[in-house]
Amino acid sequence: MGRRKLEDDDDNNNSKEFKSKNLQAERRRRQKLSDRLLTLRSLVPIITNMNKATIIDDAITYIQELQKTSQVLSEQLLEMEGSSEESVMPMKLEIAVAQHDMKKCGIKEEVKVSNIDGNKFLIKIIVEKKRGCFTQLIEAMNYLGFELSETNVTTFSGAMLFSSCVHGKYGDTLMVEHIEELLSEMMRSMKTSSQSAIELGNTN
Amino acid sequence: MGRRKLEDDDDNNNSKEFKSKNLQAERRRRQKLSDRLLTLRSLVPIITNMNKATIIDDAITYIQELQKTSQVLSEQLLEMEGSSEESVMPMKLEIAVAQHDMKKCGIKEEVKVSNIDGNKFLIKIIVEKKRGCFTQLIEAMNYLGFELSETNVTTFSGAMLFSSCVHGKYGDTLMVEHIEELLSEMMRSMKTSSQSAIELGNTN
DNA sequence: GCCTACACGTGAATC
DNA sequence: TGATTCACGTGTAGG
Repeated sequence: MGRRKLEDDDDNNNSKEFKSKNLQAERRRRQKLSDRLLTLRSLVPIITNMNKATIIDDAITYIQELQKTSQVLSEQLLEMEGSSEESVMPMKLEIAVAQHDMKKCGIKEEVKVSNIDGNKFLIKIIVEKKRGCFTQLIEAMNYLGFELSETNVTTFSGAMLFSSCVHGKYGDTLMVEHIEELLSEMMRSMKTSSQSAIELGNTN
Repeated sequence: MGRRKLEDDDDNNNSKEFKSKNLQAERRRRQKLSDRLLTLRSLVPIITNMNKATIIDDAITYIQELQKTSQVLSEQLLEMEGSSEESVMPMKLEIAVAQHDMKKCGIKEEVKVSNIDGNKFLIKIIVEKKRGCFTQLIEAMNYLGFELSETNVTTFSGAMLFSSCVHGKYGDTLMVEHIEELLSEMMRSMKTSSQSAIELGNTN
């Protein structure tokens, strides 16, 4: 492949001098083309033959494969982006709508705890309505050691009003401010992430 | 490019006869190679020059581009698949755990509606605990035209017990069986999809 | 021996 | 005109 024949200068070289330029140029051209062909060969993974023609042939099929795969990949990517937007966006939209509705109606979030007697409390909570917020609330109440009775829940204008009469199961009397603080913190953690509030309740 | 010179047979053609085989073969070879090069050219989008060498050069850069883009695309795809599994799996896991817990404790789903008097009803529902199921329930109640009072909700062993005393806002008296049917259908639609139950309630 | 594939040198064409 | 590119025919090495 890379064989090169030196010019024989034993002959009369006067006639070959003006041709030698073209000759060398042609040699350079051929070498360059061979090099390109070789690098092209190095890029194509599947090898069928070392022929000049088959090198190009393999390159052709390889390019076609690459084009098809990249097309399929981009289609899949678009599809996944679309579906992920479908599943994620409604959630964000829902929250945004809830916030807007609450602001429009002049409702603001609130956590109020009043002591009825002993370790029996009346709890009132107003938060943005959000998927799962009530379940999280109930779970948190359980883990905080509260037994719920006379629970009332209503949703309106993007807000959820929760009121319940609770009493601690374990007899330890808790401060009203302490409970309010715990519940407020829990509401905040529910807003920032959809993480279950169990861990927070478990710290107590 | 496609220029072809016919052999001149004005000379002594006896010496050329046995060479003509090689000649034609070489012509075929050259033509084939040119054709391959041309089809390779047709696959590469960016054109810099019609040169034989630059054709291969463009093909080389194009292949490199394609390889890089397909690599990036597949990486993104893997990333998205991973993240989508992260966000979808816990939901499915949560439901599976709830079902398992309920089965273990011998709890089965239930929808019971009793007429108290007039269009005032006592509703009792036991379903799998699932994120958002309560909010959906409340929304559906609103759209069904029910006003809730004396609502009680508890979650335990993967189940949610919901009981409420409701009465229709719009004065139209509904059959107990009809309400039970509506609520059961709603529970089923909540199980199969996380779709909001609003549409279902709106049909009435 | 044939056949395939290649490199070579050269004349011509195009810029 | 000089540089570059091309197609051509040929000699030849290896299967």
